[in-house]
Amino acid sequence: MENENCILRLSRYKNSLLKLRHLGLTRVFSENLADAAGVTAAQVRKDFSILGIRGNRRGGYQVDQLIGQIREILGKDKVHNFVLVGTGNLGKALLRYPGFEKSGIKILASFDIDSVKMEGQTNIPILPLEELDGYIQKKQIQFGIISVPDFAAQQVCQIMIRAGIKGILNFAPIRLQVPEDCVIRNINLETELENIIYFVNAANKEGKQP
Amino acid sequence: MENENCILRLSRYKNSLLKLRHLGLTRVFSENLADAAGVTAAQVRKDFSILGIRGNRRGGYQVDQLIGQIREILGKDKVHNFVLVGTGNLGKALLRYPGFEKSGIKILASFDIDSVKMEGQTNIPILPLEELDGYIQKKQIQFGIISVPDFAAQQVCQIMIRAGIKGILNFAPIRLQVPEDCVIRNINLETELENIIYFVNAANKEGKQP
DNA sequence: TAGATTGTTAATCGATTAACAATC
DNA sequence: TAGATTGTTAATCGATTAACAATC
Repeated sequence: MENENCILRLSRYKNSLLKLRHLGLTRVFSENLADAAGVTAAQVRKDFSILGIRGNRRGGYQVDQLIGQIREILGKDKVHNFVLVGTGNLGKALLRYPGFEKSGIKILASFDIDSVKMEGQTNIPILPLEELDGYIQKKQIQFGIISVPDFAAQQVCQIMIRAGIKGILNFAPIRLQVPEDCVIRNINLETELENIIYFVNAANKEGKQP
Repeated sequence: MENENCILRLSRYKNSLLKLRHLGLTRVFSENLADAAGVTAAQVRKDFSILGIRGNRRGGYQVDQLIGQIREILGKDKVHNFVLVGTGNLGKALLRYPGFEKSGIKILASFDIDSVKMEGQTNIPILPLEELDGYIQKKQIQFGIISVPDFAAQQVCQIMIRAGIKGILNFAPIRLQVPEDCVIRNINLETELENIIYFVNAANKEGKQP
């Protein structure tokens, strides 16, 4: 019943609610929250309905309580352990990204073929790729981030899957083959930029010949 | 008529076609391409129909020609100039990302409040934020990347818009306010990870109580 | 020509929006 | 109670898929 968009919106509701709480609000109506999150009020109520979140028929929703419920649904009441493979430019940036730790996302270790690429820059160890499989199994890790070059991504993915990873965030610009019990999300920077470029160019052309 | 998903798929078709060409194919049918890109054959034909790409009713599509047409639609026959604002971990990684240059995406300059953050590491200059507005206007740049912390993002966005930027890739975890003639795409790492975590946890629960 | 594949129209599916009865 | 807002059902909208006539 819950679709992907619904859960993506849930993250947005959470962020908007944190902002509204910071502004001093203790209650919101679906209308307020919708405005803050940039969706319709019907969408908010529908999403909450799907997820079993309910408010008060005249009082709307208590901000604190609502944040708590959403956090629980998103699993933010627990810390989730990750491995990261590929400590190039992007991988390094992710290792140093301060937003993860406070958000319950903990990268326990990173891996690279060239494990001496960067030492001591963070307190997250960089281990040789051969240890990836054993590490995941030993620590029972379920989540992985792939930031290796495209030609290496599928192989890394296979190691992860075999070792028990169930969710992968993939930055390599290829479509990874995964069994259906593995959740995957792709971030393809080039595709994102191509999309922006297309629509800006399209608008340019439209403007010129109305 | 062309919707966002259609254009995102177009990038995928392009990538798949490059792979197929590398494998030695000179022609494809909608069926082949669909398989390679992970969509249905009807989807491929529909997308091509929308975009005015046409093949041969028995011979399918010529790979080279098709790649050429898609590249042109995506504007990949030209170089597009960008500015990047925010040279923290992520910004630095993007500046060093080798994939952009070969893909017609050229970051001309980067900006930061602290412009001495990193010198000489790439050949892309890092300039003080005060020069952003003038630089964009002087060079007539249409595209920007925002990789500053959330509290600074809206302000940077406003400078970009005022100076003439029409397309923005935003990594800051907030919803930027932009006029409707400005194209924006957001990449929110935390949201992506939350999504993965949610669906893996959901699958875990399902498995335990069938 | 006969057969295969496109290009397009119609059918289906799913997600969003609107409407309104339930109820605080 | 009267009024306002939720929660849910029905209507709408748009995107994907299926089907098939056109045609190479």
